[in-house]
Amino acid sequence: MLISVKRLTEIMCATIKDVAEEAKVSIATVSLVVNNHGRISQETRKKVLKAIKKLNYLPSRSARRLVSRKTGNIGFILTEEHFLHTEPFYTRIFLGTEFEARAIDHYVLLATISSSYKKGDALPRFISERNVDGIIVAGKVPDALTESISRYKIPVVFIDFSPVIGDYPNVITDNLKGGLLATDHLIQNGHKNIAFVGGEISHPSITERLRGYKLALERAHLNSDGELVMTNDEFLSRQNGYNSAKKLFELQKNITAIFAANDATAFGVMQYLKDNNHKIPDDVSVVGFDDVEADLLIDPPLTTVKVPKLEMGIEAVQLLLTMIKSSNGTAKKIVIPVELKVRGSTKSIN
Amino acid sequence: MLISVKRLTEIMCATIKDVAEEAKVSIATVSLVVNNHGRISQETRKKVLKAIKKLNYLPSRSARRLVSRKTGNIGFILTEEHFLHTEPFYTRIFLGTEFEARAIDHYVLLATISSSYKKGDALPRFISERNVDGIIVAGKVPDALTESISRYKIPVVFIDFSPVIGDYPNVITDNLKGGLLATDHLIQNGHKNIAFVGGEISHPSITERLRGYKLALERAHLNSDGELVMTNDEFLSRQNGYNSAKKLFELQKNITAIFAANDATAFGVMQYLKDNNHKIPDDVSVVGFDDVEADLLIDPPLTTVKVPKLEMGIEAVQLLLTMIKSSNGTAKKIVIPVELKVRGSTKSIN
DNA sequence: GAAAAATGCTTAAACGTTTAACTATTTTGA
DNA sequence: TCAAAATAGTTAAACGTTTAAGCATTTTTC
Repeated sequence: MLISVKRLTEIMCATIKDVAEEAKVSIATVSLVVNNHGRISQETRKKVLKAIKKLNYLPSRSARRLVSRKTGNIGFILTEEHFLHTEPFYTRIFLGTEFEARAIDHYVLLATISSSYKKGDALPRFISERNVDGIIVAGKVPDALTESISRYKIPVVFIDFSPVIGDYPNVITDNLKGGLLATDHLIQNGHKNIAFVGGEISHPSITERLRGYKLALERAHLNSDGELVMTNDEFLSRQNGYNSAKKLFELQKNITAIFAANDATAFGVMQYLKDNNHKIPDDVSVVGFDDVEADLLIDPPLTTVKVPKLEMGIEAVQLLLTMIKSSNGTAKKIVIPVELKVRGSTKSIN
Repeated sequence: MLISVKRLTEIMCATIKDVAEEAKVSIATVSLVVNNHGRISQETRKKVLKAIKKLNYLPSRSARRLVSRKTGNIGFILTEEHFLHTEPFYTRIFLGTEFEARAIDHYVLLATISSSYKKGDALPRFISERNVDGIIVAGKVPDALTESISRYKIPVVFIDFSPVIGDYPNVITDNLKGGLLATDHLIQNGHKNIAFVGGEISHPSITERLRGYKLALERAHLNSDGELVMTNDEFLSRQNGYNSAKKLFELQKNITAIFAANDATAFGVMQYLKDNNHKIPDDVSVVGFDDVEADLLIDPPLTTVKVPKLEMGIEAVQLLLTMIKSSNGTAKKIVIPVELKVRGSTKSIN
């Protein structure tokens, strides 16, 4: 009589069948133990767990997916520009999603798309191949992308962005509050001529930050008619901040404080100020937004509105998971609170 | 008589069975057509392809993987520090792997590990769960990680790093050549007191760059005994470059050119020079290494050694794939050529 | 003390592919 | 002319799980 014995080398993985044999139970029992389903006696459970440990068993993802019709993957979409962005903003958000995905035993598939995505362009493969259970879109993306994605009936959560058309679940920062905090801080420090500098003005987040700025000025009965507002719709970059500051100072000389729409812009503004012999914060105070921690050699350290980036990623994954589970279409929105980090770039002039 | 008809909604995916029914062939035939195997007549092939198109069929990855015992995934490991790094160096390499992986119909799973990984720490999940067919490790990682990974018999390719112990396949830049190019450029421009500034000196790539620097000096019969070499083993950062430049200039006043071990370091050096009223390139020329294209507002633009980052990622994936296919253990090494990009930060003093 | 309910485990089908082995037909070769 | 070879397709097992349904036991209920 010939018995075929499967030799388990270190390279091969033990299967549920091996565990069942080892524990002398059926494979169904093993499955029930592994998934904490069904009614299994303490005794049997122990036997099975022991066998699992002995054989170093791990369930096969492929097999699980095949039967559960879930992939266990989450797609993360980012424009290439944002991914390669100098300041680690979206990369930190990604790290947050990675972190939370691990906790719920999922994988995050990262895909970048062109910032100039237009109708008909190829979507990330994981969508057409249905290799994800849900999608996270971080940062501003073209409407065409949103439209293309929504044709596939896959749950989507947006982070730090909300498409203008349609109603989607998203996780955003409290931009209005941030704008208020930043501007109030400057007002409380005696500043009266406070400028706003920013790009991507069509981005809802930036609009909100500007709204916070204006609201704070109004409340303080300061001039808020916008003559100190220097905006455009270009990418929020250092270069952009530099150029905007230049324009601003060529028009207005008596500015004592600047609220920049984000840190990158603020760094550009600071560079302009340094190059033109305005001392920070003695001559001009600068406030940013985002709080991108990095080796940027910024002097003085920037007062800014801290955005909890990791947390945003975590929240997005949690939100997405409930959507995947319930296939609930209600567009829940999560607003993450912000806080002001006062550092060396602002100063009281009272 | 009751016929159960599977209704294909837009949400459900057509399976190979649906295609087979539509084309009135067996599912094996469909599989053979899809995979270009076997002997199938033109006629049948056409029928099948038509049905595939009509039903918008895409093979299920889960099912494929289950039977092929391959995951179709590639793991990409990076230290958290490198991932969040200001200059988009490793992120660009990642993009290269993503690009090539797409071409060979694979997915890249990104995982970050702590820079202080030590024996016993958890490896990225995709390893223990065997959710990848091969692994790419980018940048310098602790030896403990290399050791832990190699216990799993999974193909590994290193990018921009080569573990000291063991013999692994890798893709590296021609660092020696780069060091030579950079230093020769300065020598040809009449510089005699050329300093080398860099961190991570235990990193083989940096050692090679330094070797290139020394070799070039020797060839030109210039002093190469190392008194103008300022190195440490800390992370290559702006801050590091700034501090090193400071130390250097406190000791030596007549330096006219600096070769920095990478661009980040060079930016730090430039910042120090600016802060201390050394004009670039009039007083001091600066050369970097890497060529990280980004919105960094660097003035003047940095002369540097260009490293083809995307290409490195591409090469690594190709190398990894041949290893996966052949399970060939020979540690192939690929050296990517570099070129000097002359920009505004260097000047002839002849 | 018998019917009903609870407990503990097993059987077997299903998920969607790939592929070795097989069958049936047509073509080739001497 | 007929065996051998080539061609074109099919059958069925296998991959490793999950889970509904089923089947013995044992316990509860009245």
